[in-house]
Amino acid sequence: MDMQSVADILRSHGFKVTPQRLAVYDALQNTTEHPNAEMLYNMLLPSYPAMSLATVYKTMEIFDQIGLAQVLNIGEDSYRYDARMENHPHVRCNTCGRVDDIMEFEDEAIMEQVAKLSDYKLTGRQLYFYGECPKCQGKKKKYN
Amino acid sequence: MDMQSVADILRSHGFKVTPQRLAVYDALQNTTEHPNAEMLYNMLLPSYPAMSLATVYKTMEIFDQIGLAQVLNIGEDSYRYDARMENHPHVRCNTCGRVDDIMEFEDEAIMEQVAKLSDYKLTGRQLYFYGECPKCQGKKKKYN
DNA sequence: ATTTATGCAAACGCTTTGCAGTCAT
DNA sequence: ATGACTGCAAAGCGTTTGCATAAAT
Repeated sequence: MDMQSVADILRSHGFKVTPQRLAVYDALQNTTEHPNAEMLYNMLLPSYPAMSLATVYKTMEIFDQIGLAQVLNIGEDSYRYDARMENHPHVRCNTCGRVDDIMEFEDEAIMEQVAKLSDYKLTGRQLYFYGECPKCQGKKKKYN
Repeated sequence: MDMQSVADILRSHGFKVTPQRLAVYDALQNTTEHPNAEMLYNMLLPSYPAMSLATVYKTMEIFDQIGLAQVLNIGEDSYRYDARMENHPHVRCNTCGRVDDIMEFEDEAIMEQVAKLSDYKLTGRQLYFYGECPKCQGKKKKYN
């Protein structure tokens, strides 16, 4: 079965289904900007004026735990979240700070190579790349 | 010229050469455990009883800035530091928490692939792998 | 003699926690 | 009815900052 709703997944893990949790998931899934807790909070405030930052954090911890979201550590001072669960690399623009997914990347060969070099039994990875995004490259030519 | 000492490098960037800075660099270079600030502080305390955590942080910021060390964000609650400046991946053991270098890894092909997929002009990367180290794999067989 | 660094303690910023009231089941 | 969740405020914790003293140039 693959067509489980967020509500089903929450329930099947013994968590209750609340409007806040559904809203957080909805917000996260409908953005590509890899928001941190505060960005999520601000996105939700208009429709949930009573929303609290603590609830966002608690919700994201659950989502991480039950596989509804992953946590990114891109070297900023706060965590970012991503609802795309296929493991994939991320690129961060050093100029504007945006973070993009790299979805088509094939990393089996890398995992094998690293497993061999390290003798670890690997279970996961986080690949972060840094540089300048297309938009900021353009700006540089015009204004710098 | 390639045989610059830490003292030379500090001076050439306008920083003063102090016993604390030399000691921090020495400690960092003579360990493979990728210490965080507190670990460094504790390593130095015996020989520098007056050492302060703030000095470790300030020193590491300078080292990062002038290329004497790099900062790692492995998904823990604190930063770790590495004096090996060639860019290389890291593996963290989920069981014992140790962090190892992967030195022989060739990542040019990956950088090219990611640059092509993302349209970013890449300047850096951080590759983190997670799993179980050889030692902990052994333990598991014996005790679990 | 100047200028920068150290070390302490206080401040910071993100995240977590405690708890009374509220909601999902 | 019960147990879990929310939201507020307070606490936590790694890191940074301010400042007086000390050390490097």
